[in-house]
Amino acid sequence: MDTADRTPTGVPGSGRRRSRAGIRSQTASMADVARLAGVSSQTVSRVSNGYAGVTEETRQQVLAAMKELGYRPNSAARALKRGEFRTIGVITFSLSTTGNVRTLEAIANSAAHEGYAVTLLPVAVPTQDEVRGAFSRLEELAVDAVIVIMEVHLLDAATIALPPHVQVVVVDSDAGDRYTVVDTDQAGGSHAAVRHLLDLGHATVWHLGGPDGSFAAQRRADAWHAALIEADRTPPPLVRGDWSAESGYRAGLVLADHEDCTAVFAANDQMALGLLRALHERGRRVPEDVSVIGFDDIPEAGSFLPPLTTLHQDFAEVGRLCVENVLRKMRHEGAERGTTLVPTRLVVRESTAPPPSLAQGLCRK
Amino acid sequence: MDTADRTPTGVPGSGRRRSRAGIRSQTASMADVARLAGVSSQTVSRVSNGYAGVTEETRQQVLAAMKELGYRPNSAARALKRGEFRTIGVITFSLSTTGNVRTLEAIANSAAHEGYAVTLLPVAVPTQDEVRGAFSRLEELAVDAVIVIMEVHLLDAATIALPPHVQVVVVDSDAGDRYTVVDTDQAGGSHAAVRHLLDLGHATVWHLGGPDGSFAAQRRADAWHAALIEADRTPPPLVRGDWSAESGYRAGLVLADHEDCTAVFAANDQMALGLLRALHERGRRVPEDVSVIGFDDIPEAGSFLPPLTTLHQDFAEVGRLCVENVLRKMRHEGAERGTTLVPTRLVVRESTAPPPSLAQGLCRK
DNA sequence: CCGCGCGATGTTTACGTAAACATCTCCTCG
DNA sequence: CGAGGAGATGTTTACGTAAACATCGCGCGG
Repeated sequence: MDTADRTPTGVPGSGRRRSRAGIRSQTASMADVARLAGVSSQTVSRVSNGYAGVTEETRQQVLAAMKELGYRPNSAARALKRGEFRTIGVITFSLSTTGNVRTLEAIANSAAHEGYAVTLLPVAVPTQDEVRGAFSRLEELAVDAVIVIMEVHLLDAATIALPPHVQVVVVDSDAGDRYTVVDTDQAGGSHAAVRHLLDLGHATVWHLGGPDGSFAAQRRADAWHAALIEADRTPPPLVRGDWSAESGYRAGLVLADHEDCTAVFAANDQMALGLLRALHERGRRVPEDVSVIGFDDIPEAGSFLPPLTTLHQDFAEVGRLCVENVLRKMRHEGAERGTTLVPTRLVVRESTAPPPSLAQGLCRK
Repeated sequence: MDTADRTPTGVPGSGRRRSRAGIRSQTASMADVARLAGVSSQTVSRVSNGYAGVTEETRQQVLAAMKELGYRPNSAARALKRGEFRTIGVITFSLSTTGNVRTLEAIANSAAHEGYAVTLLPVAVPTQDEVRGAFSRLEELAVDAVIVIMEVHLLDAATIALPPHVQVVVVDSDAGDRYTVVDTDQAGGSHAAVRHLLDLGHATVWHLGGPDGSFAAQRRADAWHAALIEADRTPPPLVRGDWSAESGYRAGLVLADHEDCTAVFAANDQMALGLLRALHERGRRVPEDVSVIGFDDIPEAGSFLPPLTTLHQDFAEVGRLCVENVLRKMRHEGAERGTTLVPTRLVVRESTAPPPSLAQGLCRK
C-alpha cells in the first residue's frame, strides 16, 4: 500500500532497492512478481512453493511474471521464515587425504539428493584451538547440522561451543557413546588384511601404521595386533608413517633390511606405494620376497608396481549414512547414538603371494 | 512492546517460539538478550557487530547476557538484512581428480581467510542438463558468487539460468573473453615438459593426452604439438587416455611396442603411473630406455617407480586468485575479464634421462 | 431460492537483524 | 550559566517470505 504510490507503474527494483547496502541488487521480490501478475504476493508464494489451491490459469500468469522478472526466491528470507537453511556443514582438516575427500564427495552427493547443500569448513591446523575456531565460525553460519570428519579428541573441546540445536555426526572417531559416529570398519578390514597374509602362509605380518594421534591409524594397528595374537603369532614391532608415500618409503628402507619380513600391512595405499618403491630399490621383489597389502583402494592402486592388494573402503556408503543419520537426528526420528560401521572389501591384486619359503618349496616339488 | 506483557519475566524462547515450524528451536534472539541486559536490541546489535559508540560497561553487560542465553546471531536474518550471505558457491564435477580437489581446498582456505564460507555443489554427470540443474539449485541457494571448475562448453547452456547479480569465475576453461578465468598455465607447462625432454637429447616426444572434451587436455596437447613444431620435430600420433592410471596403463602397452618411442609426456601424473607400470611389464626401463614426464605433481609422484619428473601445479595460487577475483567482481572493483594464468614449475626427479642412443654414446667414450 | 460450505485469493503479521533517525545526557566553551 | 555539540542509547522501520487468518464468489442441497 505504501509502495503503490511511490512506484505507480510497478517497475520492479526501481529506486529504493538500488540504494541498499548489500551487494546483491536488482533482484525481483515476490511483491514485484505479484504486482506484475496482478495477484497478491501470497499467491506468488503458493506458486513458488508448489502448494495446491491455485487455479492453473493464475499459476501460469504468476509463472510468466516470474520468468519475465527473473524472479528467484530469496533464500535468506526463506531461511528466516522457515527456521532452517537446508544446509549441512562439514568440518574437516585438509582435503589432502583420500578418505576425507571421498567421504566429503559422498556427503555432498547424498545431501544434494536430499535437497541439502553442503558448506565446507576447512581447518588449517588440526589443533584444538583451530577446531574450536572453526566451530565458532560455524555457529553463525547458515547451517542446520554438522558432520565432522575428525578425531573426537580434537572435537571434545570444540563441541562446547556448538549451539545445542545443531546436530552432529562424526566420522573417523570412537566415542560412539557420546556422538553419532559413522565409520569404515577399520578393525574388520585390518583383521581381513592380516588373515589374508597369514592364510597365504606367512609366519607373521608387519604393520606400517599411520601417525600417532589418528584414530583410524590406532584402530588399524590395534586390530592388526589382535589378529596376530588371535592366530598365535608374534607381532613384530610397529613401524609408523604419517600416511604419506614419502613416509612409507622411509619406513620401507628400514623394513627391507629385516630378512624375516615377508609380509607388510600398510595402513593406507599411499604408504604402500612408498613401501613398494623402497623394497624395489633394496632389491626385494614384491610379491616374491615380500607381500604388501594396503588400505583404502584408491583409484591408482591397481596401477602400482605391482598392482596393490588392498582393502576397499566404501566411502559412498559412509557419506550416505552420515547424511541419513544427521537428517534423522534433525527430524528427531530416533537419534542413533552409537557407531555405525561400514564393511570393507578385500581386493586381491598382485602384491601378495605366499612367502619365499613356501614358494621355494613349491618349486622344488 | 507486545512481547513484554506476554512473557513478562523475559524468559527467552518460551511459548511462541516452541511452536515454530522450523527445526531450530529455542534460540535466543537479540530481543531476548536485550531484555536480559536491560538495553535495547539495537545496542545488542552494535555489540554483536563490534561497532563503536557503546560504553565498555554496557558492552560487558550485553556480552554477559549473550553468554548466559547462548546467543548466536541468526545468519538468515543477517543475510536478509545485509543482502549478502558471505558465502561462495563452488560447482564442480566429481572430486575424483586431483586438480579439482586441490583447487577446491585452496578456494575454501582463501575464502575462509576472507570471512567467506564455501558451499559445495557437486554435479554427478557432466552433461549440460546436469550442469543446468546444478545452477538452478544454486540460484535459490544462499550464495553471493560462484566459482565454476568446469569446461566452458558445459557452462554455456547453464549460465543463462544464473541470476545476473551472481558473479562467476571459471577454472579449467578458455573463453576468457566472456568470463573471468583463472587457470594453470597449461601451455607453458606443456612447453616446458617438451623442452625438458628435447634438451635431454630425445629426437621427439610422444604425448599421452587426456580425454577428448577436456579443455585442460586439449591445451596440453596443443602446446605439446606446438613445442615440437617450434623445435622442428615431427610430432608422433597423439595417444589418448581418460586421466585414470588404468587408461595410462593401456596406452603404455601400446607405446611400449614403439621402438622409437624414447620420451613420453603424460598429461597427468595418474596416467604416468599407469604408463610406468606398462613400460615395466614390457621390459622397457625408465628412464634408461624411455623417459616419462607427468603433469600435476601429486604428492605421491615422488614415490613412483622411478620417482616422477613432472610439472608442479600451484593449486593454492589458483584457488587464491579465484577467490580474490570473484570477491573483487562482487565489490565492483575492476572486474578482470580475461584469463589469469598461474605458472607451473618443472620438478625433475628420476623418470627422465637422455635417450638410449646418447647414453650409449656416453658410455663408449 | 437462500444460505452453507468450500475452494481461490487477499491481508496481516512475524521471523531476527541493522540502518536510519530520534532522543537523551553530559560536558565544554563563550 | 546557558547554548551547542558529541557521544551513548532508544525507536522505528524494512529486508522478503510464508503461516495464519480473513474474505469473496460460486455451486449445491434443503
